[in-house]
Amino acid sequence: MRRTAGTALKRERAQVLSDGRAPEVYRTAAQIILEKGYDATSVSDIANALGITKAGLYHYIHGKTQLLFDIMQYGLDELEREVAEPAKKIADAETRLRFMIGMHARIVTRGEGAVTILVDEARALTPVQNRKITQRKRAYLDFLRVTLEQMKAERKLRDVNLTVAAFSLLGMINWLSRWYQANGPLDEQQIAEAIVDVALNGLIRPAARGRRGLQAI
Amino acid sequence: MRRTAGTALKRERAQVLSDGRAPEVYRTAAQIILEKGYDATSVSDIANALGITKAGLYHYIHGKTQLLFDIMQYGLDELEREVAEPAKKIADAETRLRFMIGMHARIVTRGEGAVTILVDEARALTPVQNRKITQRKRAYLDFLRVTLEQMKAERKLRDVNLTVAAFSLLGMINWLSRWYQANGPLDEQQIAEAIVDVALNGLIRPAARGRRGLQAI
DNA sequence: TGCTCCCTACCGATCGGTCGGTAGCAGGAA
DNA sequence: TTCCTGCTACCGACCGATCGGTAGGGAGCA
Repeated sequence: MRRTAGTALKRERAQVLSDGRAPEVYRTAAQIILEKGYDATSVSDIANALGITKAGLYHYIHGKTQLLFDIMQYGLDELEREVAEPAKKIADAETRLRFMIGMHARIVTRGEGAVTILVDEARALTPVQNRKITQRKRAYLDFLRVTLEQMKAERKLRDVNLTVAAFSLLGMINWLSRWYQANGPLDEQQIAEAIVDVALNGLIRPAARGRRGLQAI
Repeated sequence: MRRTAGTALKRERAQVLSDGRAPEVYRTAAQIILEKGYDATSVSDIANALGITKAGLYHYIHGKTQLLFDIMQYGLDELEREVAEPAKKIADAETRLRFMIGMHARIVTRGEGAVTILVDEARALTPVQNRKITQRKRAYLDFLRVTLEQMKAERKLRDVNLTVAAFSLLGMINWLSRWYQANGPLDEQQIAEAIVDVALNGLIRPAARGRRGLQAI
């Protein structure tokens, strides 16, 4: 099913946010896929939401999985642009970690769709696409880990397993997209701050703190 | 499409874990759906994995969404039986919280499939089914929240938002199913303990602790 | 004339689900 | 022992619906 290397080659990539209705197409698709899930979303669903037919939509996209892939790429672009890149300019590791958690959380709550989709649905991609996305996600995770390692070297961290710590952070943040509701009692800012606070300081009061193992009942 | 109230009525429910191949059917289905996702799993996929045909499988199930619903019910049964019920016998709130987090995490890592599925895929259910599942999930969340409130009353908690705290706990635990791999460097016990530790005590060393707001760069 | 944007009409494949039927076994009556 | 009945556990063949995707064309603008 390779494309026959015709006229449509020059605009293969980076078309996502250019002129015309293309941005609207991608944003609408992202929203619907986020709501209903990738498999449960038909190409016609997206076309209807845009007020055009399915064949008309195919003027803009190069297949359903390619559309999903492009949306994920856009989401990762956003994550790198708004979280990772600015974070790299922060020298102090703890400040950097606080910034990353808070900013990432805010992107999820702001939720124009793109970022949160790539959380699931990756298995719907082709193996090649899946590898690319997984690689970029891994890079982000590694960056988070490096920051934690730096803090550990500075003796600012408790004696925690860094793998569990990094994934727990991502879990808290990504889970946000499941329960956060705009117009709810908590706004973006409050939630971002609360998550940073819980992640870094935990739930228990320092005064009451004692090291206790996990005991079965 | 109601069943015509014939002979097959006495075994309508609670057939999930009775005699015959029924348990095998449900366990196999849960595993495959967990791997590939509900929509991407065809009834034939499940039948093939069982070594029977699709028509043969329909001897055991009453439809694809009913199968998903039954699996979710089983998962929630498991969660109540192994986490909520034992936890209710623990008087001390902090001990109870530690038990719940650790035990819940271990169920996810043990992962026979059922529990982890109900995390996603709920939108594939009928509205009535969805309402039932959501209600049971809510009950579990409420129980977690009550425990946190009790700890707050005992002044054992830091001044955290309880909603954010409860969902963050669930986020950390549920996210486990995405990254945990059996045969990996960490075993169930270690991960369960590490998550309890991170959740309750946070990442930062108490000595270095200072209350700092979230500052944009 | 050629390009962009979008249409109607259609394709093959796959889906969830149903149909009538059957092999094998259990048990009661003769 | 034989025969009949009834039930469980399945199968092959098929159905209507929907899916992703395509062919070919038309309207409008440059």
